[in-house]
Amino acid sequence: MIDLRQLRYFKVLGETLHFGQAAELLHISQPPLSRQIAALERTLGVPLLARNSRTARLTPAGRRFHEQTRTLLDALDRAVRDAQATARGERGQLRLGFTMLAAWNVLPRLLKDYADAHPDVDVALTEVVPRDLAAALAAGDADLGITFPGRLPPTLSYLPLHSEPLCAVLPAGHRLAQAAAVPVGELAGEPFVTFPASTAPALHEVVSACCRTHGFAPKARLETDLQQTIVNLVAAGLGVSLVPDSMRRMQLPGAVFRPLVASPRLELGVAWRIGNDNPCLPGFLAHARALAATGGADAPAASTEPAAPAP
Amino acid sequence: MIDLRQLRYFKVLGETLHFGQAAELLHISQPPLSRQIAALERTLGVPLLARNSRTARLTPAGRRFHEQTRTLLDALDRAVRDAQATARGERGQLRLGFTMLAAWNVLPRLLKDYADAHPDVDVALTEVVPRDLAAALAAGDADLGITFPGRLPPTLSYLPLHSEPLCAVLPAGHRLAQAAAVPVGELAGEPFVTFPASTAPALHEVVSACCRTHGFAPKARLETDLQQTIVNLVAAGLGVSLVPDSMRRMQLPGAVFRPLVASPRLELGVAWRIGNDNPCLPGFLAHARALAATGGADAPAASTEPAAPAP
DNA sequence: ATCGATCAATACGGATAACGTATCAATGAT
DNA sequence: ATCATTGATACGTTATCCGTATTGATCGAT
Repeated sequence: MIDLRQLRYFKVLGETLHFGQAAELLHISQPPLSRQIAALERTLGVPLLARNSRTARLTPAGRRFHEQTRTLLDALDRAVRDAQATARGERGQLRLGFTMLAAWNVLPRLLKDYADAHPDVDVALTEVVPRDLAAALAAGDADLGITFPGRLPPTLSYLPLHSEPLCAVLPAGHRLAQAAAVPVGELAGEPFVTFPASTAPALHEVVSACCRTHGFAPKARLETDLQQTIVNLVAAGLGVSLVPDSMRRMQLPGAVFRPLVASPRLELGVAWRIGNDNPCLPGFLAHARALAATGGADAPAASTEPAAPAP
Repeated sequence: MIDLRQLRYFKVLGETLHFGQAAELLHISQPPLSRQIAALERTLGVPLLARNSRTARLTPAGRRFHEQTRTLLDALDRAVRDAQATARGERGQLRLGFTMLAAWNVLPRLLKDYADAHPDVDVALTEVVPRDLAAALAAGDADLGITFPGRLPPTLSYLPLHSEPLCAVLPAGHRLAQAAAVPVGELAGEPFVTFPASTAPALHEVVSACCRTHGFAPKARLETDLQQTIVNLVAAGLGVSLVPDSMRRMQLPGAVFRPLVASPRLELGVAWRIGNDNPCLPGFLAHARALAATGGADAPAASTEPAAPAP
C-alpha cells in the first residue's frame, strides 16, 4: 500500500535524481530511500527511475507521476492549512438570520466590518421573522440571529447590539406633522396602521406598551406585517403609526417621521445557540461586541427630518 | 507526520461517523482507528470529530478536511492509474520528425490509425530535413523519424513503411507529356530542376542513380530543396524533373506527371534510437508494422493522371 | 587495459510504531 | 435504575523501518 512517506521521498528524489543527495536532504541514509522507492515502484507495478547503477533518471511514467506527486503533496499542505484556518474561524460559513428591521440599522456596518476582517468566511444571509428565529437557531438552520430580545429560550445566548427610540410616522398633512416632538397621548384617537403580534412579539409589545403607558390602545384600522408597508400605508393617508426610529431612512413622499416626547427604547441584538461549534462564531461575536461598545450601528443617516432627541 | 493510512481511515470514518463500523470496513479493530484519528488530529492541531462518547460527528474543520481528503485520495488513485497507463504507452508524448515527402503519402494514414487507437497520446509533429534527423533522434529531440533509409547510424533502428517509384514531371506542352510512360533516357538533354544532395542525400542518390543508369547526368538548370517547389518550377516551364510518385497528388495546372518506363523504387520508413525508452514507441511501431504489412500508405489517390505501372 | 571512485542495491541487527485483545469510562435507552 | 453501546486506554506481540556495513557494477583516470 502506498505511503505518504514514499511520495515525499520520491518528490525529493525526482528533483535531485541522486539517491545519496536526496537521502541527505531527507535526513535519512541512502538504503531506506532506495527501499522505499523500490516499494513504491513495486506497488505501482511501474519503474519510476531508470537506474544506471551510475546515474538515475526518471522514466516517462516516473516524470508524470512525479509531477502529480508534487501536486498531491501541495494539495495536502493546502488541505491542512485550510482545516487549521477553518478551526480558527478564518474560513467557513456563517448562516445569519435577521429581522428585516436590522437591515435598516445594525446589519450593514456589522457585516461590512466582519467581511473585511474575514474575507474567507462566507456569510449566508436569510431574512427570518423573529417568531421563527429561535427554532432556526435550535435546529442549526442558522448560526446567528439578529432580533429583538425577550422570551428567548435558555438554550440561546444573546448580546445587545443597538437600541433606538420609536418615532411617529404621520401623513404629510397631519396636524402633528410639524410638531418638534409628538406626545404619544395625542395619537389616542387616531386610526392606526398596526402589525400582528405573532410575527414579532417583542417589537409588538414595545409599541403597545408605549400606547398603554399613555392610556390608550391603538385603534387598528389596517394591519400588515412589514414595517416598510406600514410607512407606505401611512404615506397613503390611511392612518398613523409608531415605528422604530431607523425607519426614517425610508424617505417616502407623503410620510413624515416625528420623534416622540418620551419614547421607550427598542433593542436589537444577536442571538445564537449555546454550544454551536461553528468556529466562525467567536470571531463574529467579538466584532459584534466591539461594534456595540463603540456606539452601535451607523448614525441615523442623512434625513430631511430632525434627528430623534436623546431620551 | 501525516500518513496516508490516516487519511484513508479518516475518509471512511467521515462517511460512517462510527468508529466501530469504520474499523470493520477497514478490516482493522476499533482501537487502532481511534489512535490513528487521534494522531491525525494531534498533527493538524485541530479536532476533526466532536465525540460524544456516544456519537461522533464532524466538526466544521473536519467536514472541510474530509472533503479534501476524498479529493486527495481520488487524485492519488488517478495518479497511479495515470502512471500505469503511461508505462503501458497509452498516455504520453511522441515526438515525430518527418521528411516533408511523408506528408504526401504515409504520414496521414499512419497518424490517423495511431491517434484513433491511442487517443491520450500527444503526437508532436515536426518537419525535419533528412540530413538532421539522425542527430535529432540521437539527441532525444525526437522519438521517431520518418525518412529514407541509407546511411543511418547503427544506433538507430529502421522499419520500412512504404515504397513508390519515381515519376517524371514535365511542363504541359512537353513533347513527352502525352506518353504512356517516359523512357528516362529521353530526358538526357533536357534542362533539369534538381535539388541539393545535402538536404536529403538518400533521395538525391536514388534520382541521380536512375539517371546514371540511363547514361547521363541531369543537366541542372535550377536547384531547390523542396519537391513541391520543383513541381512548381516545372509547371512554369523551367525544366523537367524526376520526383517521387506521390507528388502527383499535387494537381498543378501546367505540370504533367508521367510514369517512367522502368523506375527504381524509393523507400520511406520509420527510424528510432535503439534504447529510446518512450513507452509509446512499441505501440506506434506495432501500428507501423501493421500498416506496412497491409499494403503501405493510401492508394495514389484521385488523380487525373494514369496510375504508375507496377514494376 | 587496469585501478580507483562513485553510486545504488542488499544483508543484518536494533529501535520504533502499529496492531489486536482486554478493559474502562461515559452516555443514552429501556 | 440498569443495561447496552460507544470511544478511549493499557499492554503484550508482531511487523516495519531505519542505520551501519557490505557488495556489485559502472565510469573516469592513469
